[in-house]
Amino acid sequence: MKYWLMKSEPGEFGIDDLEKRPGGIEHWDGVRNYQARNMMRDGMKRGDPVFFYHSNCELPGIVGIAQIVREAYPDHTAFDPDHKHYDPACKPDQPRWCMVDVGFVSKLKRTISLAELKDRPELEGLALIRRGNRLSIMPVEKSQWDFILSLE
DNA sequence: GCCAACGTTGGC
DNA sequence: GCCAACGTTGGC
Repeated sequence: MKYWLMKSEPGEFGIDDLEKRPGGIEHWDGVRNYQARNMMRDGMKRGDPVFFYHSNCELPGIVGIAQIVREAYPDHTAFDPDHKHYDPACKPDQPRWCMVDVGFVSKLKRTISLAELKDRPELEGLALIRRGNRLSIMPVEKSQWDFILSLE
């Protein structure tokens, strides 16, 4: 089992939005970065736990837990010219982008802020706080996962 | 709103 | 294959 962190802007789609979806499940479309795609496609397995991270907001940080409920399949929004995530170079017979379905698990009692994560020597290797990291999907070590949860 | 840090694109 | 220009991410 692998552990993950996925970023989302709460103004677009936050942890509360996920919780309100039917069954607490939503597809995670719009990933347009190859590194992130590869992790989604090759790494994510059903049942993998995910930290839900709020970015680009008042208090960036980890706000909840989700899990992978469906493994990678083609991201259809790439084919839709009217969609925000449309990729004109992408044809349905050769899907370039994929998505997974994530399911709501729980909200943390409080936001574990980015500042707090940066402050912890135990999390030195965490991809999230490596300089210049802009990946929307990244792996989390089990030891890091456990430590972060212990901060709650 | 600013800006650093990337990733992508396209001319050559 | 190089690299400048451009677009995006995301903290602050």
